Amino acid sequence: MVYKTSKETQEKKDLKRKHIIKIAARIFSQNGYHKTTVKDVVEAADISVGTFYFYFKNKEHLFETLYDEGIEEIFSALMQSLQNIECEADFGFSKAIAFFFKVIECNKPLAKIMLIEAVGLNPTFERKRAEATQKLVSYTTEFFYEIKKLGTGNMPDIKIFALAFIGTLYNVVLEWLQTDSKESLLDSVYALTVYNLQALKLEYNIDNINRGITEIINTKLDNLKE
Amino acid sequence: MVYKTSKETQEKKDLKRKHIIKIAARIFSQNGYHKTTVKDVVEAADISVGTFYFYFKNKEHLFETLYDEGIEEIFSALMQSLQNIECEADFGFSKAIAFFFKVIECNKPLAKIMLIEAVGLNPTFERKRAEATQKLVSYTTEFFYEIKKLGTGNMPDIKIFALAFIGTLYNVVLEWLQTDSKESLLDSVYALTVYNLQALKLEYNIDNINRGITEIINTKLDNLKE
Amino acid sequence: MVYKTSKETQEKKDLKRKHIIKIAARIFSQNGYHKTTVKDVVEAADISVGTFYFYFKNKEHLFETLYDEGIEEIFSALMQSLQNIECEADFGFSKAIAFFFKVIECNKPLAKIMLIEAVGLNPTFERKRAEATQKLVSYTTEFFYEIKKLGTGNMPDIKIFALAFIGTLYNVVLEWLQTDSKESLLDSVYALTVYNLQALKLEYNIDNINRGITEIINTKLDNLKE
Amino acid sequence: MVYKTSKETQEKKDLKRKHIIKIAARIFSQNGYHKTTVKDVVEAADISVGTFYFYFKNKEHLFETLYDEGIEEIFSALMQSLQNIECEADFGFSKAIAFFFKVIECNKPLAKIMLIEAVGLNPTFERKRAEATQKLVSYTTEFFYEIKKLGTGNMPDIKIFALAFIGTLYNVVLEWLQTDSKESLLDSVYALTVYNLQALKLEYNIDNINRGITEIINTKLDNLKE
DNA sequence: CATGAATGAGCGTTCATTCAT
DNA sequence: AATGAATGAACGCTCATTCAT
Repeated sequence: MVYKTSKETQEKKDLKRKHIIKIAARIFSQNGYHKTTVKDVVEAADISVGTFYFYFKNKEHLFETLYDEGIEEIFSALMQSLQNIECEADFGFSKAIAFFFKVIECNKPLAKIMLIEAVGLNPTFERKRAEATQKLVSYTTEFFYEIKKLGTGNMPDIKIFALAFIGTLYNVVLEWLQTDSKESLLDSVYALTVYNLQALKLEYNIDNINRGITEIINTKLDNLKE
Repeated sequence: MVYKTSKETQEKKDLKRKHIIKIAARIFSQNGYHKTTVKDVVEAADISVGTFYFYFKNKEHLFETLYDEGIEEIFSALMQSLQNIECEADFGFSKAIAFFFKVIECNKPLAKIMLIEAVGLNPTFERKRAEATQKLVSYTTEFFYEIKKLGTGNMPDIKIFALAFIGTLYNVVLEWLQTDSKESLLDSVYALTVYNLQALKLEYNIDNINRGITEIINTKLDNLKE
Repeated sequence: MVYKTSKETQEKKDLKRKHIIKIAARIFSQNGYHKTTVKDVVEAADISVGTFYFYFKNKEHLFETLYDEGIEEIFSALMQSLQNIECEADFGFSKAIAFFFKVIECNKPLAKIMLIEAVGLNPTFERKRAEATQKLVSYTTEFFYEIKKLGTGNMPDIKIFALAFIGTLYNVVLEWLQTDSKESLLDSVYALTVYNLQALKLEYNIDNINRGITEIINTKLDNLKE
Repeated sequence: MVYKTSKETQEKKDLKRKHIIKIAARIFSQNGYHKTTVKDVVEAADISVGTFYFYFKNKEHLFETLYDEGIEEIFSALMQSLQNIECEADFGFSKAIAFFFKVIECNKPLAKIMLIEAVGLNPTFERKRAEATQKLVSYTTEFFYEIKKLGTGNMPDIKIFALAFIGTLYNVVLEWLQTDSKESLLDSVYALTVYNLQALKLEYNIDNINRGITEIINTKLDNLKE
C-alpha cells in the first residue's frame, strides 16, 4: 500500500490542506473561534466533514495550525525586520516597524485570529501566546542590550523596555484591527518610531525615518502568503 | 404598593446579587467565558439555577455586568491617577502608573476578565472595548496635549503617542496576567515610567520617580471593591 | 380565629377572585393558554404570585374556572334562547340564533378561550368539551324530537341532525373568532336561520325571521357579565 | 459534486424521514403538541436527538410538516369528492360526504392533529387554519353558486351557507374524534346528507343517497398514505 | 481518500409552584 | 391575607466527532 502515497498524491493532499487552512482563516477571523462551526468551514471549503477530519484531528487542531503558521509568519517578519537595524538606529527602526506593519496589513485575517480570537481561548493558547511573547521579548532584549552597551541612555530594566516597546506596536495594531479602520497601519509608523527612539534615547533624524518607511512601502512582500 | 418590598429585603437582594457577581468573577477569570457554565457559577455561589435567572437575565448579561463594573473600576482608577500629574511630571507619572498597577493587582480576576476573556468574545464586547480604548486615548491625548504645549519634545501625532503609552502599560499587565506571575506588577513601574518619560522627552529625576512609587505602595486603596 | 372570615372579608375575597378571573380571561384569550404565564396574569392583575396561589390551586385550575364559567354562561344563554321557540318556528329560530350570537359577541374573550384555546389542551378539557357537546346535543335533540312529532319532515337521525345544527352555528362563530372580523356575528343570523329551517323542512316566513333578529338586537343583555 | 449523494442514500433518507413523520403523527395525536417532547418522538422512532434535528429544523417544523401533509391529504380528498357531484345532487352529495369521512377515518391521527391539536396552538397555525377554511369555503361557495343558478331554493348568503355546510361535517367529525367512538363515521353520512340536501332545498331520493354511500364503502382508498 | 448520516452529552433557559416572612 | 425570593425538574436544541459505506 506504500505506493498509494505517491509524490503526486502527497502534493494533492498538501494542496487541499492548504486550501482548507486558507478558507478557515477567513471564516475564523470573520466569526471568531466559538461562533465558527466545523460545518461552516467545510461548507466554505466545499468539502465534507469526513474529509475535514481526515486532514485535521479536530477543530482546535485546525485553529492551532492556523495560529502556529501565523506566529511563524509574523515572527520571521519581525526577526527579519529587526535585522535591518544595524548602525543607523533611526533608519533601521522605522524600516523595522514599517515592515512589521506591512506584514500585518497583508495578513489581516491571520493577525485578527492571533491577536484577538486566540486571546483568552484556553490554556493551550495562553501558553502559546506567553511563549511567543517570551520569544519576542528575548529577541528584542538582546537587541536592546546591544544598544545599551554603546548607548548613553538610561535603560534600567531591559525586559520591561522590551515589553513596553512591543506594547506600543501591539496596541496600535489592536486598535487598527478592532476598528476595521480604512486607514493604513503605515500611517502611524512615523510617530511610533519617534516615540520608541525617544524612549530609548536614541539620536534620530527625521529624514532617515521617512527614508526607512518609504523604502518599505516600495518593497514588494515576496515572502508572504498569497 | 411601594411598601410591598421592604428595605431589608432589598438590601438582602443587593447582597446576594453582589455575592453572585463576586463568585462569578472568580469562576470566569479561572475558566474563561465559554468554559464557564451557568451550573458552575450557581454551584460555586451555592444557589439554584432559578435564583441565578432571578438576578440576571442570562449568562451574557452577568458577564456584561462584570465587565461594566470592571471598566468602571479601572477607569476611575486611571482617571484619578492621571490627575496626580501636575507640575512634576516625573513624580506624577510614576504615581499614576503605580496607582494603576496597584488597582489592577487588587482586582486581578476582574482585570483578567476585561483584558483577556472579553477579547474576541463577540461584537458587543468588541464595541465595549473599542469605546473604552477610545475614552482612554481621548483622556491621555488631552493630557499629552498639555505636555506638548509647554514641552520642547517632538510629538508628531498625539493620538499615536497616547496609543503607544497605553500599549506599554497594557502589554506589561497582559504579560503579568498571563504568566500568573508571583512578582508584583509594581516592580515594573520604575522602568516603565522611565521608558515613557523618555519617549515624551520629559526631564526626570530618579528620586522623584521612586518617591512616587513609594507613596502609592504605602497608600491604602479605599475606593476599591472588597 | 373564626371571626377573621367575617362577611366583609369574604366579600372582599370574592371581589378579588372575580378580578383575577376577569383579567385572566383577557390575557388567556390574547396569548393562549401555553403562552400565558402565571407571572403575566399576576402582573396584569397587580397582585403577587403568592396571592394568586391563595385564590387558585394552580394555573390549570384558574383556566378551568374560566372555562366552567364560560360554559355556564353560554349554556344558560342557549337554553334560554331555545325556549323562545314555541309555536312559531321561524320567529323562534331566528331569535334563538341571534340571541346566542349576541351572547358570544359580548363575551368574545371567553368564547375564544372555550372554543379555541381549550381545544386540544388536555384530556380534562377534552372531556369537558365532550360533556358540553353532549349536553347541548341532548337538549337540541329533545327539542328536535318535538319538531319531528308534529312535523312532516324527514329526520332520519335526530342526534346527527342536532350535531349538524350545532355545527352550523359553531363554524360560523369559529370563523368569526379566528378572523378577528369587524363585522357583527348577527349579520349572518338570517342566512343561518334559513339554512337550518330548510334543513328541518320547517315552513318559514322571511318577515318572521327578520322580526326575531330585530327583537334580539333591540334587547339589552342584562344577564351577562359586565 | 452531484454524485456525492447516491440515489440509494437519498432513498434511505426519505424513508427515515417518512418513518419519523409517521411515528410523530401517532405521538402528537396521542399526547397533543405541548405534552409531546422531542425525546418522546425520538424514543418512539428509535433514533437519536441529533438525527431528529438532522431531518427537521425543530419541533414546530415537524408539526408543521405533519399539518401541511394532513391539509394536503384532506383537501385533495374533499376536492376530489366534491367533483363527484354533477347532475345527480343526491347521489353526488352522499358520495362526497362518505368519501370525505372515509378519508378522515383512514387518517385518524392526522385528522386529530389538524382539527384538534393545531387549534389555538399559535398564530402560525391559526393562519394556516384560516387559509384552509377560506379555501374550503371558496370551493364550496363556487359549487353552491352553480346549484343556486339552476335551483329553486332560497340561498340568501352563499358564504354563510358554505360555512354552515362545512360546519355540519366538521362538528360530526369533531364529536367522533373526541369521543374515540368505535362506531364508523360512515354511519352518520346518510342523516348528514339529508340534512344538507334539505338545507339546500335539493330534491333527493333515499335510494340514490344509499347508493352513493355503498359505492364509497366498497371503494378502496388507493390515493392515501399507508 | 471521500462522504455525510448518525450520535448524545451537555448546554442555556423557563416557569409553575412553594414557603418563610 | 399577602408577598416575592427561591427552587429545580424538564425542556428544546447544538455541534464536535465518529464510522459504515
